[in-house]
Amino acid sequence: MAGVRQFDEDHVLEAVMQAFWAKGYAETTMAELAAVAGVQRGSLYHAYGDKETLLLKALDRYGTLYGTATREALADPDPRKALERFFESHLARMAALSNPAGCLMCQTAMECGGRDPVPSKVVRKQFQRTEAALQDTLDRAAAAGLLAEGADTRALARFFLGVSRGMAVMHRAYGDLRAARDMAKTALTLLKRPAAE
Amino acid sequence: MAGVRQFDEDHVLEAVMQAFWAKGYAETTMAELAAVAGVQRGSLYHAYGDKETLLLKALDRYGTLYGTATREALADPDPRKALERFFESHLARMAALSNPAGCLMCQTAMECGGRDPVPSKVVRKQFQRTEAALQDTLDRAAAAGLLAEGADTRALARFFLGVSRGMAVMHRAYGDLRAARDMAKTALTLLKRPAAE
DNA sequence: GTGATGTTTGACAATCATGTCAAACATAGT
DNA sequence: ACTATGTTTGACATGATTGTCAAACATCAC
Repeated sequence: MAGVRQFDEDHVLEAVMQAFWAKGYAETTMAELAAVAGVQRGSLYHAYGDKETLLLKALDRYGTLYGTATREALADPDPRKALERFFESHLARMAALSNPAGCLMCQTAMECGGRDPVPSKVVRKQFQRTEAALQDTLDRAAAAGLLAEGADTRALARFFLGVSRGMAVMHRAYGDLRAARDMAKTALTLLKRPAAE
Repeated sequence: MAGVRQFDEDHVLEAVMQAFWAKGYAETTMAELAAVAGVQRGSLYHAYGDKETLLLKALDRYGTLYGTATREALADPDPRKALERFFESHLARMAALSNPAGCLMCQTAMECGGRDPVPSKVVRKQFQRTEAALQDTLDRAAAAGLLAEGADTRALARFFLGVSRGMAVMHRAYGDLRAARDMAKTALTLLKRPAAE
């Protein structure tokens, strides 16, 4: 086949992801996306169809880049360390100066939650995957005696997920990581000290 | 003076607030605002100037309606009860079927955080006021022996605020309150049982 | 009633955004 | 080289949105 794509898709999708992340879906225009991606507007339409598809691509990329790292952190064999690394993975993403503040998933959840079911569903799926990974880790933590007797690991998984979501809001609202760090540190105090007993 | 306003400002601002809350700032048009408010578009422009001013009015109303209730809950003389009521005030707002899911402040923080400094500052101020009220309550909790020795009440205040923010994200993303309830319940386990000692 | 005052109304201008398209183009395979 | 194939490009059509304005209007004070 001839007639070959001139742009680097990875570069384009990175730029698109960053743009949506920085300004939100509605406020980002196709013209801006084309500009930051360094391609013509028509090329984006030709390659991806419409703006919403581009958001889905951006969400996909975001999930691959960051969601995967987060769930890998949770797979650490030491459950305490896994949860520490869970929060660290979020903090590292937010601390990167080249990234916009907050979290694209959270922003999309808020922006599209009451309106656009397609991206909302993608975000929900992503949240649920992380929730499941968290519950797995917490089950291991329970087995290791890090949790109170009879702890509800499902509820705790939702809690840890929700805390990470709150961290993103605080980062975006305050523009710094202090509150987010405090949240992570505090959430981890729910684990029993290993020296106990 | 003659030439008197024909519409009920309270009714209009309530409708505007709900509309921004449901769909976000960018996706809500002046035409929609006028429609739900039951007034002419021109009347909104005449009375408020522009769309952003209307958002500020909506944020103000939201803060008065809900932020105040939240901080009143925190003023409960019993610090444990105060924190329980803090979360209940959020849950009650989210449980109201006539309200959109989530939280207007959080959504505005996410949507305008990287872009529009004026509403962002309003949201930050509101967060900081609640954070201060939380710290007050937590200082009382520390005095009552509900916290671990030498607990950082500033960090804890940010934590509780952030958890409430995460609850809003989870509500908006999942469309139900289960995760939010789990988060509130779990956060409260940070307080020592009073029977201890 | 009458006049002064501020409000409502619908039309208007200007801008901007999305999505489409045909023509020009670049590349791979023969 | 030539051709088939898919891409890029800029122009275009369409519709939506913001904000403005002058004229019609309603109300209060006298």
